[in-house]
Amino acid sequence: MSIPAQKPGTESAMPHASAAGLPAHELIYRQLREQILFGEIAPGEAVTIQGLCLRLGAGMTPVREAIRRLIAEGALQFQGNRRVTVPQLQPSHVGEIIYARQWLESHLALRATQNAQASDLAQLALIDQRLDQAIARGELHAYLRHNYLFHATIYSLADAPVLANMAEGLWLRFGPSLRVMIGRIGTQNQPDKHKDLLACMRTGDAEGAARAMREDMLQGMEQIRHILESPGQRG
Amino acid sequence: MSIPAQKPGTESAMPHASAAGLPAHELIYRQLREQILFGEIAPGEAVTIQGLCLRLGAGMTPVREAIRRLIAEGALQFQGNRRVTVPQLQPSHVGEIIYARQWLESHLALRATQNAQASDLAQLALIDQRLDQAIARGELHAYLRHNYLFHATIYSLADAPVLANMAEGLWLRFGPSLRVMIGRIGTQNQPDKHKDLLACMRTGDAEGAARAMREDMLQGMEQIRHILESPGQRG
DNA sequence: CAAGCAGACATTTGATCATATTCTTGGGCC
DNA sequence: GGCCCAAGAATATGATCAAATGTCTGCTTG
Repeated sequence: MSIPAQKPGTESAMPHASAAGLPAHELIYRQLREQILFGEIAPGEAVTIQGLCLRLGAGMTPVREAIRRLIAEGALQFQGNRRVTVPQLQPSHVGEIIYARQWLESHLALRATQNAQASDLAQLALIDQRLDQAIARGELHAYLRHNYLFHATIYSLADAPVLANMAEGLWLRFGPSLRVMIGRIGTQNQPDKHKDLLACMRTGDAEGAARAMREDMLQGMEQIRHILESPGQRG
Repeated sequence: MSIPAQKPGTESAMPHASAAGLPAHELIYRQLREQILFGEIAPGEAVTIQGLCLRLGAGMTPVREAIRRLIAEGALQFQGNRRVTVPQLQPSHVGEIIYARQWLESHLALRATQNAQASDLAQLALIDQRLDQAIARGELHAYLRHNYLFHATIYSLADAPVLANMAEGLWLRFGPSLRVMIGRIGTQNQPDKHKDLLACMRTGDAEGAARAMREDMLQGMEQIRHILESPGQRG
């Protein structure tokens, strides 16, 4: 009865195929969300309805719905006069996001530790391994994707849908700028606390996991803050 | 402020003219949001697109957009198939909301205290006074509205748009159940900490304001939790 | 005579609606 | 009891209207 696993393979460009059995507005929403989250649409760039209709080969209604949804989530910004853009992360917002993620991420990591099974830990370790590969090879897109996937997996383990939803919403706000940042200073200079986090999760040290997650988050966000406050940004 | 009085009388004469210069989807969104927030649409109740089109005298497209937006904010729930309902607050979600509001509300109150001018404090006192009137008279709707307004005013004073947005999103989740609760135990039994909070804000005691806000929130939310866990009827 | 500004025009884009199509569901029939 | 069919509701399309932006021209001024 629920949605069956959709595995069409090529999720990027699909003219007008409801290939997955999912409604068009849902597919468009996911495509747009990914493109924003991983910085394929640069911060500051305008998003036009008709442009998306052409690019995705879809009708206006599903595109409009996807855009409204993303505006509600903060991934897009309603620019007053009917204009919609990918928002530029304000330096002042970074402080708010750091404050919120401090509580959210650490708590989610704590709960995830309490719930995690061995298979979940293996899954996380696998993602982290691929993340390390992406870092070593300097693959920007793979880095962003696996880094997000690592956190998102922990959210889902935490069994806290409301908090997880809030955390995912925050990713949509700083994700685009993350790409700008990593693109500037490189994947190599991205130390993370994932190994510490996984070690704590394996031993069931929930408090330690929360602490590691908090430090991991802080490292990344402080870099974003620093980049944003330095002169000259461009998406 | 005003009651969402839907006045379908003259809009058919003016095909594309929005009553207030705002787009129709925005107006519909606000109306629906209010009705959900203050429990005029009961939790568990189904929301149909065509029903809303008839009730609001609007076309399908703006109604669809408003619904998508509210789903994204958690105010409505996509029921797997094409059904949309007002979600019933799960007891397990209450814990998450309490956790989130604990740090959101207290921090917002702290920042609001730092930013508040004398006129802002007068405004808050006025709202609180009207709230007391509503309590004394047992006016349910006015109570809910002014209680929300009190908190929302503090959010806007905090000058923290991201955190304020998160806090408003949480209201959409527990607001409907708040109505059920107050409707059951009455407005009289609703002690709040607004007086303490205002006193702290007047003296610039930001930490005290944060504490008072936290206690105010906890009182209300624990009542909700208690009601939801008791053998409840009717969402 | 050149440069700058103002106003109107044209183009692009958003907002809305009416309608066709698809899917879910509930009831009737075998 | 299971299957088929019809009704109703959601999804999606394209057309149409309205608004805003950008441009171009012509006038004024230094």
